[in-house]
Amino acid sequence: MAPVLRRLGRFSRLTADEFDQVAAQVATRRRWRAGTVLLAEARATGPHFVIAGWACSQRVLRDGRRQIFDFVVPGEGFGFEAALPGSAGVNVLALTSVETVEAGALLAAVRGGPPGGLWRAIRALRLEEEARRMDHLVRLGRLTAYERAAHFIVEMQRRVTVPEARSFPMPLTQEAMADALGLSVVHLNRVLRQLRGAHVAEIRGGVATIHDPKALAAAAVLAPAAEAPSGPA
Amino acid sequence: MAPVLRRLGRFSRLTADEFDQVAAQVATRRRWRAGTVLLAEARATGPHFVIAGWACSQRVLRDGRRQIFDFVVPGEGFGFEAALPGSAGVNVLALTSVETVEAGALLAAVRGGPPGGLWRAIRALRLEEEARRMDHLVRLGRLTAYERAAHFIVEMQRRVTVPEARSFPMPLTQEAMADALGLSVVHLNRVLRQLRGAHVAEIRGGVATIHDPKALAAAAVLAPAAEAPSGPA
DNA sequence: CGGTTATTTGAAATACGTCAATTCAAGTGG
DNA sequence: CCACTTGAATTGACGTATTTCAAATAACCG
Repeated sequence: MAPVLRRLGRFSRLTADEFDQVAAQVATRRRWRAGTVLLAEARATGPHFVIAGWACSQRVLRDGRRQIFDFVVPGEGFGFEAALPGSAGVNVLALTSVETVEAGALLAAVRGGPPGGLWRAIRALRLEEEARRMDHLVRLGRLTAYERAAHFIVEMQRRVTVPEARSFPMPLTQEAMADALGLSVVHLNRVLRQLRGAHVAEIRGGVATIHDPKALAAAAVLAPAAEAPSGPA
Repeated sequence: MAPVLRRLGRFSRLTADEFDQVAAQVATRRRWRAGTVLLAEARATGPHFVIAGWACSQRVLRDGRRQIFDFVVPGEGFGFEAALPGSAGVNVLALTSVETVEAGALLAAVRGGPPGGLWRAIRALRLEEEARRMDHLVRLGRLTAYERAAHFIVEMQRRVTVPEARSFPMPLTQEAMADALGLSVVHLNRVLRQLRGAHVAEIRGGVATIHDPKALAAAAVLAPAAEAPSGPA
């Protein structure tokens, strides 16, 4: 449960009770193999946290084209907004082998009780997801391929590492990244080579490494979606 | 208030009380001229319904590039999710002269009371917006310019007309459409000419006309975001 | 080790963007 | 009613980013 507690702890300090409450969910741990559809219209799995492995939410068109909406990294969850995945052809797919725990009990507890630290943390997690989606729209609509790749790496650094580390796991195939960034695999590959050649950043063997943070940030154009502001509800 | 009542009425039948409650908001009517920023970090206008004119939510980059996230047509609203516009550089801009009424009182009433017809309608409006955003991501990431334009026209038909009409108002400049669809104005113009030349659809003098619904739907690839499914909360 | 899947590279096609100019539409003031 | 202006739509020519096709490694896995 460590990844979940770390991720939630970014937004809000949890009380000891809340901490235990989250940790207790480890009893619902489940393992899925890569390629499994975790959530779809037919398969109405409830809300889950991912504690190991990577997943994505996506839509596949009839002709095979695919758009990845977002990735789910350890500590993050899916299926929180009752309406979205499942409907509108959106589904959640395990990209690596994945371990999850159920989040339904926590969500219910948080909804019933008074707004506490856990409430704020879960809310912030969802707001961050929303903000990320806005970034994603700008990325797809207005950034060049090079800028998209740079921005993507910066975004992932913020999500996966805390505090920010130069090197972090990135177990995605180039095909998955390309389908997220709206590019062809071939072109993404070339763009990654450019980033590598310029000693800005590289992705190799499931690990991303940032060599030149300043240059990378400059290429990313946008500041990546930060933690959502903690304004009133 | 007619546009708002029509739009809400698509999702759920309102009681006479609810109907009056919505209609009463006409007292808060306000007029804005084209180009006004209705919502931003600095200007914290509350939630509003638009009863006349068109607006958009957007983000402008330092170098002038712009991405439009969504349009707001009469009957729809903005500023509902307390967190988003305002933060993350998102703002809401009046594209034509616009008339609004306040939605804060309605939202508060709906939140306090039991889930009624109005509650469902407002919720559905927001879910539809979410679903539309997913479509938008696919459009930007995976559709060609021709497909994007076709899909956009179909989407607007569903939003603006009820029941579906062949002809409907579309007071957007090609620049605004291009900034929504992630295209240059020049290229959008050419694509619209293609659609016109093929007798599929055309946009002229602030009015969109669909000549060949079947061909247009085929070109759109995606079925446009329908009313969100009315599943449980 | 053999078989499969992912990455990488080259060459050619194409979709889309930029630049620059022209036309068109809609005022506005004389 | 007619210049004159202004902003939007349209078009041509050209450059470039990105895709597609095809093939060759390279990494992974049982």
